[in-house]
Amino acid sequence: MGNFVQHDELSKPVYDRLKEMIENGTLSPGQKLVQEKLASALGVSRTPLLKALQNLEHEMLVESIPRRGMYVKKISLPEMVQVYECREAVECMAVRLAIARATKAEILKLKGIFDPFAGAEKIEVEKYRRADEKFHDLIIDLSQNPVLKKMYLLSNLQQRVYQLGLLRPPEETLVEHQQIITAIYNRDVEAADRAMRNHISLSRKKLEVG
Amino acid sequence: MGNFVQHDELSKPVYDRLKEMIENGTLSPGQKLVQEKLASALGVSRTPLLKALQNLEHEMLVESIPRRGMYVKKISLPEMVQVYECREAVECMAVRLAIARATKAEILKLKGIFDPFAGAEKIEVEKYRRADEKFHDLIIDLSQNPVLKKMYLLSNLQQRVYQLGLLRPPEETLVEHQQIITAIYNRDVEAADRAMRNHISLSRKKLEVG
DNA sequence: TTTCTTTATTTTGAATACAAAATACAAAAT
DNA sequence: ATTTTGTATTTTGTATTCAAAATAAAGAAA
Repeated sequence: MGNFVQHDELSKPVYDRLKEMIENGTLSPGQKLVQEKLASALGVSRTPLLKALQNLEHEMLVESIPRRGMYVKKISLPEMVQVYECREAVECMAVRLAIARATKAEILKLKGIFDPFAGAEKIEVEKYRRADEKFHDLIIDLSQNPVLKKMYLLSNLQQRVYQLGLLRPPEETLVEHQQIITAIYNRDVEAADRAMRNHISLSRKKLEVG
Repeated sequence: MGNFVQHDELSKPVYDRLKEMIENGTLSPGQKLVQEKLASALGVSRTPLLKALQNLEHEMLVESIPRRGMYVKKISLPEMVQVYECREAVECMAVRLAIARATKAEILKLKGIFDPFAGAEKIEVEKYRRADEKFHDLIIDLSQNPVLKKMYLLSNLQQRVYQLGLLRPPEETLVEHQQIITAIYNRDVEAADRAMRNHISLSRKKLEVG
């Protein structure tokens, strides 16, 4: 009971597939998405494809120009800066809530994410990038706020920056991550907010200057 | 050139119409939205209706259960609290950005919104409610961040609370509004953040206790 | 050649059609 | 009376069809 499969909808796998194709560059930014062609390529009709595309449009991964067509979103630098400003809003609130709601065990799990890099003299960039992603995702989860998580999805665009590698070297961000974790561990809301804001805004500023 | 109408799409007016019907209670929370019936009632086919409904689903005004149907979202108290937590995230960031980007004239316009209530001994609640809405909307606009504005839309749900009248009396919130405006006027980011956070969290706490 | 019209083709947005699943209903069994 | 089972109806999700708009192509005028 209460245990039923959610997704007997064709648009679901189509959505997943498209999202992956956008994220790995199979569909490149600015590219027009001709519905009939895409649909037959994916082996479905335009109806479920359109639903998937509309979902992606809401996540700002796809852009629609009425009567003209749908395109893979091409993100400009100013837009990416805007996304970082939103991340700051969402993730600073997330740490606040996480402090109020996370158990000690959960906080230790958060800390554990960066343990492999603690004393390491050489950090594998790709491995660190995944840890970074996991860290930010977990904080959102610990906030236990589904609406906030939905907003966080909008900054999914952000993953596209990761494609170009990390914005800043692990040596630089690792200490910032640890500052955030320490503040959460001490249940110090203001310190955590400051640390998170500092962390994200430094990345944003890096973006802004080039 | 560059001057073309965006929305020759039937789903646009249908969306507007549905949103209004939800907000004014013509469609009531929990009510099932039978597509064929709604479509014929609005004089369109299911195709544009479905697109409109999907947009509303993304704004959390409508809920979809696959293979079962779509329903007007019924908001629980915990969810409304979550929405207020999101408002705190979004609007605190918005004031920060507004301080960096708004002109003096724009800030005075913000201040002007509450002028009619400044020395008044009796405040018309409905008039004040509209001013309040305008105030928060303008701050978002002054932040000049379209992505943040999109997130703000998610807290549109919030308007539903207004239907039940104001959460707190104007006498109480008017001073808080003025504190926010003063901080913006002084370009004091931290004070503005504190004032906005205080303002929204007090409303949230009011919600939480009943 | 280059630019402007006119015509053909493609592509979108909307309506309709249809199969599969969910719901409602009625009869039979407990 | 209450539950169960089978059947009819409704409703959804997907596919298909069609008209209108946008794009591309081709020919005429500069």
